[in-house]
Amino acid sequence: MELPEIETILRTLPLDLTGRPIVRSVVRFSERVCGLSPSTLRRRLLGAAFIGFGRRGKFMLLHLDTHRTLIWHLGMSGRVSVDESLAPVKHLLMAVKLDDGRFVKLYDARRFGRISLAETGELPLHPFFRRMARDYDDPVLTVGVLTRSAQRFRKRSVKEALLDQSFIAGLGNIYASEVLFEARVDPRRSVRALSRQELARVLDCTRTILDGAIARGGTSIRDYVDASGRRGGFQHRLKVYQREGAPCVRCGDNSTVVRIVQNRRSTFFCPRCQK
DNA sequence: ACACGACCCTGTTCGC
DNA sequence: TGCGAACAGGGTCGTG
Repeated sequence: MELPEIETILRTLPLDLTGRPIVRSVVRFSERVCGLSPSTLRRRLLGAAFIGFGRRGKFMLLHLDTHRTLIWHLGMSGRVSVDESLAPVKHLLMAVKLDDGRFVKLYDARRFGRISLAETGELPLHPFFRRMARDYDDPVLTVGVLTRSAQRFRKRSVKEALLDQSFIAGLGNIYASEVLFEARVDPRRSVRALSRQELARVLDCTRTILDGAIARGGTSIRDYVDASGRRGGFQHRLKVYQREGAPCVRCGDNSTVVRIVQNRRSTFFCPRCQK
């Protein structure tokens, strides 16, 4: 799940989850809980009520009226749903039961997700966020900031840098390829060798692509659905991701999309128009 | 401080 | 059809 999918899940949560005390919670894989024990987590949730929901990078923030925040990371395969029942229990990672009987549930087939709880006022200090860059849409994140940040990478490619959450928070493997295609930058180039103008294009395109993906409800390549069970629509707008061998939408029949592997992850790009 | 590899998991698809 | 390999929206840890 990348930032647009998390944002869409937040926007599709029922509005009336707030203000209802938590009467019970379930954690099924204790090794997924970070920084406190599952029993401490469950004890601190008991009696608290959600007051609102937010996001930092790809992390969901579920704010409580106890000045604490429940943090969910969905990993690759996380899914959130709200139901009257705990079932099905397969792949269930965590559930919170409200006093009206509803369960707010986090499913995670691959168990790459993470859970934590923090004092709301101390969220920036939490290990999840301490080294995280600004979010993609934070006005404080300027070309100057990005240019300076790029210099610390000795030999990282721009594609690898875009996946690093200490560079820009929110991009993942799908949108990194899409951003570089839009910015016409070759994903193999060293990030520190990019000109200020090129980094400006990368930043602009990051904002355009992620905003566009949010507007479409995220990307459902495989099985991603939002909190109401609906698929996203941005998969129809992807220009290079998983389009290996297809003609480049800019170059036409003059060039085809290529797939390479960087840091063990697929990258898709057009070698003709991305310089 | 950063580069690099290993590792954490399950499910689906692909090639023989 | 069976079966192993490859791959999948992510991140952390240890080593050098």
